[in-house]
Amino acid sequence: MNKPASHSPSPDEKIHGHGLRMTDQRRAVYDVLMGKRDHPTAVEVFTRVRERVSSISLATVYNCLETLTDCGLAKTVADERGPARYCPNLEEHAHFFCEDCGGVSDIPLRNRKRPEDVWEFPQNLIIAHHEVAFRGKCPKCAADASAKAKASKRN
Amino acid sequence: MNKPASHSPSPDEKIHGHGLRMTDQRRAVYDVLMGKRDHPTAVEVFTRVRERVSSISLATVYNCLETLTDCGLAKTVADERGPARYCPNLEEHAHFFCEDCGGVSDIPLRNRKRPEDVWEFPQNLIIAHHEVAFRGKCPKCAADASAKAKASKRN
DNA sequence: AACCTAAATAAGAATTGTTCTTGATAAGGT
DNA sequence: ACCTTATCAAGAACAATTCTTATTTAGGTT
Repeated sequence: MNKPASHSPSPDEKIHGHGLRMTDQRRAVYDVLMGKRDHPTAVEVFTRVRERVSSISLATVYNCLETLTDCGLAKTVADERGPARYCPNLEEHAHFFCEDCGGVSDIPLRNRKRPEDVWEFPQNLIIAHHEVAFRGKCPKCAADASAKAKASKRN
Repeated sequence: MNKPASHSPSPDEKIHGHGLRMTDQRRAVYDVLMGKRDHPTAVEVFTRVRERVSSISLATVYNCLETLTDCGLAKTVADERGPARYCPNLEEHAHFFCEDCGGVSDIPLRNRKRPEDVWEFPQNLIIAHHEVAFRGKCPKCAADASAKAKASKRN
């Protein structure tokens, strides 16, 4: 037994817990997700991982991402009909998609609030999880837009 | 001027308001959405519409659905990576996806509640809209599952 | 250390859902 | 009737993802 009595499981432990191995490819994909938490697509992960594991294939990146999400090390983020994005933030949170710059950011829950408080559910319905997405302008793009509006007013 | 002074605009008016025409195909697609509000996919709409407009093509169904959503007569509902679904409920609401039977249902907001109350947004962010999806077991499938669990316990 | 077995990978084909292209058809306005 | 533009059908094209297959790798076992 080489597992300390109690601590949050490491990535390797989570993978082993599912009867799988932590390979170079899986570790590299995980490191890429953790390294830049900008919700990359599979293709973006692919190009970043290739700098470390140059022989990796896109299909393997898809496989690794699926393994990581199955093992609870990442979540997939659906962006309407665009390519899926991936996120290593395991806390409960929503996502914000900027319609101008395309950026994606995490939105945390307020203290003690639960999404279930806002909607009216039928009796006896069982909620396993939820996905919440907001769209609009991120602070930077909102500022840019209002600066531009002001400038065009001046002319 | 043949428009009454004030009433909620009819589908035809909404379409005309965008400089477009209400054609047989568009009306049939709209009627299908209104007739059975089960959030059909484009292909499901296609098969239902064909009973009325037998010559319609799938591409035209896609076009009609896009036109209707552009004109504010329907909304598209993203179901993860599966085909998009369509919904004529224009009120603000979330969606519930049953993981057992695949059914989709509308979940209304509680009185006076706002989704924005639950999450902690950065300053100066502008929210244009949001999409909220819950997943789990619908009341029927939840009942089936617990009946089955009870039965297997008895053996 | 060689061996066995199952897991993991690379490469590319296949699939799915959706959009685009093209030429024909239809509808309003003059 | 004519002109202009919107709309349509049909199928090709496309993008994202999944599947297939043969090969490689890694642990565990003798």
